[in-house]
Amino acid sequence: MYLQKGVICLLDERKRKILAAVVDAYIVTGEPVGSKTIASLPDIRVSPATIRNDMAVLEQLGYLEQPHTSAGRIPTYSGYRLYIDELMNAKELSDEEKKMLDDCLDVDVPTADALIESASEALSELTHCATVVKNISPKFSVITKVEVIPTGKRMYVLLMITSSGNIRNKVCRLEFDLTNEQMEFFSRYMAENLQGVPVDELSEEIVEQLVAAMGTYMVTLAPLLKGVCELAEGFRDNEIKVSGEKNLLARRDINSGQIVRFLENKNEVVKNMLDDSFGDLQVVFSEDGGFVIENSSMIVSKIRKDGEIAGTLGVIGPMRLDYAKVIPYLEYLTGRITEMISEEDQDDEDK
Amino acid sequence: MYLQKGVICLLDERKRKILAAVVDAYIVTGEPVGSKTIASLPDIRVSPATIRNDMAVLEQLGYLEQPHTSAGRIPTYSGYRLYIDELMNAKELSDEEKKMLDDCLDVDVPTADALIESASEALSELTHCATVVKNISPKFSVITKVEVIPTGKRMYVLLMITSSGNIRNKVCRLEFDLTNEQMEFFSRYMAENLQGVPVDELSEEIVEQLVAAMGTYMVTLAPLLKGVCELAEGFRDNEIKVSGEKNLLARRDINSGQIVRFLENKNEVVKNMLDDSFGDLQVVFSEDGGFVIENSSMIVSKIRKDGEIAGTLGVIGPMRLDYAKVIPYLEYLTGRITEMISEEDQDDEDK
DNA sequence: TGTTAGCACTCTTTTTCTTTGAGTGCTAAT
DNA sequence: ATTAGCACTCAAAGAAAAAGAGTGCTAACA
Repeated sequence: MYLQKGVICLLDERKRKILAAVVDAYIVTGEPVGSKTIASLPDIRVSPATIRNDMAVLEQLGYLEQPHTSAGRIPTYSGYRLYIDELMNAKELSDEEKKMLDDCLDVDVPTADALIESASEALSELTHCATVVKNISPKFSVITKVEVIPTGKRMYVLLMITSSGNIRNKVCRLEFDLTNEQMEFFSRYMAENLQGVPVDELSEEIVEQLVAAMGTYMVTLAPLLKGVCELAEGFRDNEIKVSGEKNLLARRDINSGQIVRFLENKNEVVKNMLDDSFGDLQVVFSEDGGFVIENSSMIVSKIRKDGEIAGTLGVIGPMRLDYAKVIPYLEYLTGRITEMISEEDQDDEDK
Repeated sequence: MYLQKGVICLLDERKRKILAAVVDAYIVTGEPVGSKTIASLPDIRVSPATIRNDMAVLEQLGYLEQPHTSAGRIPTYSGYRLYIDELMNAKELSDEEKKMLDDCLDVDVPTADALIESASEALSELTHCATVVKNISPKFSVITKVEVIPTGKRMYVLLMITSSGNIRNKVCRLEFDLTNEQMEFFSRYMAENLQGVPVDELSEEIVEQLVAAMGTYMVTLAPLLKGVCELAEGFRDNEIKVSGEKNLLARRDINSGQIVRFLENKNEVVKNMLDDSFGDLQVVFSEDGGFVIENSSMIVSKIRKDGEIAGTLGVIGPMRLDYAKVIPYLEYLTGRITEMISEEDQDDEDK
């Protein structure tokens, strides 16, 4: 700001090294980091005094802060940002690690959703964090089949299957038993009118139109159509899943009251965060707004298929998350999933 | 013990009143209760000194204890037991309360499972505790239908429906596409061999026998049968559900670390507790063994249909739970559910 | 000019000591 | 049998003191 020269000197190699070291240490210990600790690191060859000077500068620039005068420094919001964007050295995954992660993706039916789900569970185990999953956007998820199956007196199971391999069912209780003919009509009618419709677009209005156009079958079959509508809603609502929340509870640096509040309306909260507009991997801090849990961060990575976003996988953890480990994990997993779901297509084309 | 006369005098009316008052007060405040507090209650007409004497006796008998010399008394394990069994005056439900609880049971398809589930959610809201549900025992849950539905290249959805109205599905990926004839055979074969079989009994052995007896269809259809087997397993494993755990987290008197451990293996832990052998309503304390969360209690109530246990509904909360309120709630709900699911049968028979 | 040793200073954390107060148990009186 | 009175106990709250970690600044040094 003050002098052009300054601007360059601020980011000099040593200061970057020191900032990185502070963040590294803080991530491990959770305690404010002092000059002495940094000075004792092998690849820092200056005295604590020098480091103190540099840290003072880093503080002025807003990368570090002191909880109180006589404490060490902790990274600020922008400190973390700089660390993640430029300073941290993301560990290369070893072959064993890759193998372990591959094993996590070994599910019998490798649909995008199943893979993402499986990766999510593995991630929350490995990182001791919560994970968040946004399955394929309902925009891209298309109804492939609607079935009705009798299952008792006046009881019917409605079944909806989507292009993303998702299945949902619902029990309907009707006023009368359906004749075979009615059931056949229903199946045909559904196939003709709903096949290929994105679950997103199946509004109540559309259903009402369909009911109106059913003619004689209207009275008997309307309740079923209502059920279909509810099924589609279910697909929309259940878009986002958070798992491994218990890992957050175990942490002392995260307020458990806030976790409870977060769990109560996680969908609302996370929805904004999983916006499609950003890059393929992004790190969001609670300071970025909307996020309920103080002092937490979320790393989100997208999975694509044919260029379109097929799902999103993320990790929610404390601010002082081991980014250098978690980010490569997340990148590797989403990378593999992306490969696998496009391989799958090739597979089919080969045939 | 020492003198016969003692044994009678120990349970004299006043002492019972005092014990009840101590437990009542402790349940509300969570603080040790002193003689003065008790003396100030309207229907106690003796002095603090007298109460102190009585409390000393109650302590000797093991119903009360002191955290330290100069503190009030808190109930012991057996204190609670006596309170629940004999002393507490369970509140009669008002009409409004009954109506509210009835509303909670207003689901569109009143199967036993759906009702219990719904009651469970309502209960955890109303009591601010966790609730536990054991759905109908797989022993009584019988396979009514197995369907296979094609849903893409070599992809099939298996659907299993049980007598308790439960539905579960699974995607199977086969090596080859099935012919219509194969699918029809499968449906018929399932209907002939599995209809009426309790999900409990569908072991791998049985499936292997079925596969062996399939003749020419063996190779193609074996993977589907394996899927059927897994579905049945799913019914067995998912027997117990705990919900509203977050309510426990909010409580300061329950260790959150223990909650986490409890959630990790809730099924194991709760399974023992929901033993069918006891009476229809039982209260279990963590001291009774097996239960991980210290200082907690669980109230369990059974729902029957035709004399058989059709499900179990319970509340998990702190030791100092408001039993006088929660027990009537639980009893009313399970009572209503029991009525509703037998009504339903009558309904069907009327027709 | 950049680096460093030295030192006074600040502010949290820990420890120790003191005070307070709720509640008891016992004794003697009713 | 009940109760008032009183000495006693012990946790919890508060105050004061000591310890310790880390800083910023100054002055010396290469």
